[in-house]
Amino acid sequence: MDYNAILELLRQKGYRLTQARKQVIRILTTNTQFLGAYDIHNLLEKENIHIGVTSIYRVLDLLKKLDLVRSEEFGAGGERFRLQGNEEQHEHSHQLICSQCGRQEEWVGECPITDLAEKLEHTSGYQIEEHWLRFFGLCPQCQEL
Amino acid sequence: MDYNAILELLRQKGYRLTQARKQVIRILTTNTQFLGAYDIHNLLEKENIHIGVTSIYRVLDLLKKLDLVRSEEFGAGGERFRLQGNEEQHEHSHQLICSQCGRQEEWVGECPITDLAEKLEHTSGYQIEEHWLRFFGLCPQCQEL
DNA sequence: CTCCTTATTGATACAATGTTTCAATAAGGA
DNA sequence: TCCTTATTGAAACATTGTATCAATAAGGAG
Ligand SMILES: [Mn+2]
Ligand SMILES: [Mn+2]
Ligand SMILES: [Zn+2]
Ligand SMILES: [Zn+2]
Repeated sequence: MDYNAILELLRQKGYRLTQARKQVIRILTTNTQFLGAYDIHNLLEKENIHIGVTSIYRVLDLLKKLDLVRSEEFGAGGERFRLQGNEEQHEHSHQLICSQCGRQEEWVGECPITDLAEKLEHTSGYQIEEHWLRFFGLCPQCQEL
Repeated sequence: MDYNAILELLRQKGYRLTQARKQVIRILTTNTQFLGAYDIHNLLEKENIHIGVTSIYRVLDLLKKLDLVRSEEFGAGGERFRLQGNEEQHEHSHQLICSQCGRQEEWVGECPITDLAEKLEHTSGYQIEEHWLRFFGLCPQCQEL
């Protein structure tokens, strides 16, 4: 879903097409990485566009409610947001994170736990929607030090 | 490893057995859940024991460096710490988190991805130390609403 | 195009977690 | 008991996030 489609959807739902909404959506459509609210704020400030942090949070909350963005929260630094459809390959994350230098790689590959998720649904009673799989360890560079 | 064993280990390594260290270690030995630095601070304040937050962080960093505590960081609220040996079954986390109400359950069971981790070590070059596996979905209660 | 209503904004104040600095303190060996 | 210095903790600050409320601007009505 691109910039104009999202604006149109908001308009249809009766939301006003304000500067705050348009600018935050623009940033999200042009960045495929996860961004924190303050990251978005900083990017806008660099363009000399001033949108209050409070409003940025409100736009992100709205987009989340409408299922247009998904958020992740791991490590320090708070919640980070990414537009639905901007994930590289998988909806869920398979990550490789260096415990020394913090380098992060999105590990792309066959999801190895689809079966497990299904099994767990039966034993736990949870209706499972997604999962995260994250590996932590020393990246090749950090092993040499 | 219990309270006295940890103190003895610190003493052997040349660390002074200070009030801050003894009190934080005491709290960690008597609580098997993950605790944040401020949680520990609050528990101590309730007992009218005043240890600066800075010192609590320093004790936790030290214990982490010595591999006596392990920390987790997910959801809001920052890093949380737990004594090694206080995990119910597994060293690493397998969690079930309700995307509606936030309920979290530590899912205990055979780790299904030990093989995968080993395979990934070869293909990625990372020296993998641990992993997280987290499932998100609706808990039984939230499904009824 | 202008006016009006009100949804939306953003400044401000506040909260929670975390780090840096540095003078004061206390641990523990002499 | 004294001395050295490892350790502490108050204070100032940084980052992420939320509550409040007066001011503003979006967009429909006329
Ligand atoms: Mn950030
Ligand atoms: Mn807490
Ligand atoms: Zn690394
Ligand atoms: Zn639930």
